[in-house]
Amino acid sequence: MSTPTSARRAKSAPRTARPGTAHAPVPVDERFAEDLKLWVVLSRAYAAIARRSEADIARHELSSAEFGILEALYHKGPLLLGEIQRRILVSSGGITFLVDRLAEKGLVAREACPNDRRARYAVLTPAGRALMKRIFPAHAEAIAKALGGLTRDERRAATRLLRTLGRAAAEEDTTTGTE
Amino acid sequence: MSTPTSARRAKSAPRTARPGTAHAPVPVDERFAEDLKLWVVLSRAYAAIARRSEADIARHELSSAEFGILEALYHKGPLLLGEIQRRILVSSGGITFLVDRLAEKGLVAREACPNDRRARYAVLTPAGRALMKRIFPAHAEAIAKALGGLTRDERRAATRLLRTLGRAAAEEDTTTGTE
DNA sequence: GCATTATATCTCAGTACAGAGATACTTAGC
DNA sequence: GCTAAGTATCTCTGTACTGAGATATAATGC
Repeated sequence: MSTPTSARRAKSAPRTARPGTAHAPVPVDERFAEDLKLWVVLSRAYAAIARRSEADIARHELSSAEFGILEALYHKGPLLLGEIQRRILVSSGGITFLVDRLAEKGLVAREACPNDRRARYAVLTPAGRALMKRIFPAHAEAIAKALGGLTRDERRAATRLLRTLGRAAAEEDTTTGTE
Repeated sequence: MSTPTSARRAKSAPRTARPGTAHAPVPVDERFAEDLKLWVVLSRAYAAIARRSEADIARHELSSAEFGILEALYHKGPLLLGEIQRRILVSSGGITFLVDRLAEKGLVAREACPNDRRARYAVLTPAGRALMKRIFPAHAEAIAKALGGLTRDERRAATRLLRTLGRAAAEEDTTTGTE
């Protein structure tokens, strides 16, 4: 998952002798410390919530990516494979693989697009729709509980900040030149 | 990566006829909408920054997990494999694999722990230390740039909120009973 | 000392993807 | 109609992991 380091202090004082002094640590440059800290706490918050979310989803024998597809179809209706791909951020090979597997499970079906014979819709089967109707509310509650460390106002503030942050970071990196 | 859905509206209006009305979308339950939105923007912000971070790291033929190990050793000095494992959140098999590969590249070495013959330290080799000295500042700047969508005050506010959020979510889920 | 339990690392099989290229179709220009 | 370029999906190979179990050592209680 690629979590940046240097958070969470060790629980137990090391009773183990460290290797010789040739390996002394280099302190983190003050100029970057605050920004790196934000990146660390962002990663750790994401990892902690994702872990909870995945644990909930795994109870139904689904991966997070599979659940993401089902949720998109449940809340948005039929979507082209490419639309789903952009929405849940998987590769082109990934979307084919995932829809194949959901189709094997009988939860999703492909339908031809009448206007473009290259394209395919993914649609929920009745079984897929029934599954989501059954499991989605509990999943939403699991997420709500995982976010329970913040008050309602704090959650709103966090949403605003993260939306701004994410939008800016998703922009194409045009600043490769000077500055 | 498991990004939750239902963000980012489609760029182009669909010129494609949707499949029949049997697949009508189900609106998101109002009770959960705000919390799910926070989870979506958190995931997207994380994904966007991680993407930038990985792009920077990949220039040096390193994965994010490898870089995480190097950074931990650079800033903290020698660490037991288990300490690194908890810090960067990989599995026990993963840490063995990653340290093996960094050792093959000549960046890291294992050293015996004098007090516990089960345990091993990972330490930076001179080459590993020189590499980090060379590439870490540019990496820190890449992260800082990726976070540039927020002002300094906003970044501080976000750090505080995410730290609180992450800590609460990382707690063991004790609320499986009532409530 | 000896058995029991805990801990640190390693081994190995399995999995979920990513990403490059192939295929099939559409669109635009001539 | 024909060609060229663009796009949607699929195929296939490769990779970075995860997680269960194995091995070696340590700590604890008797």
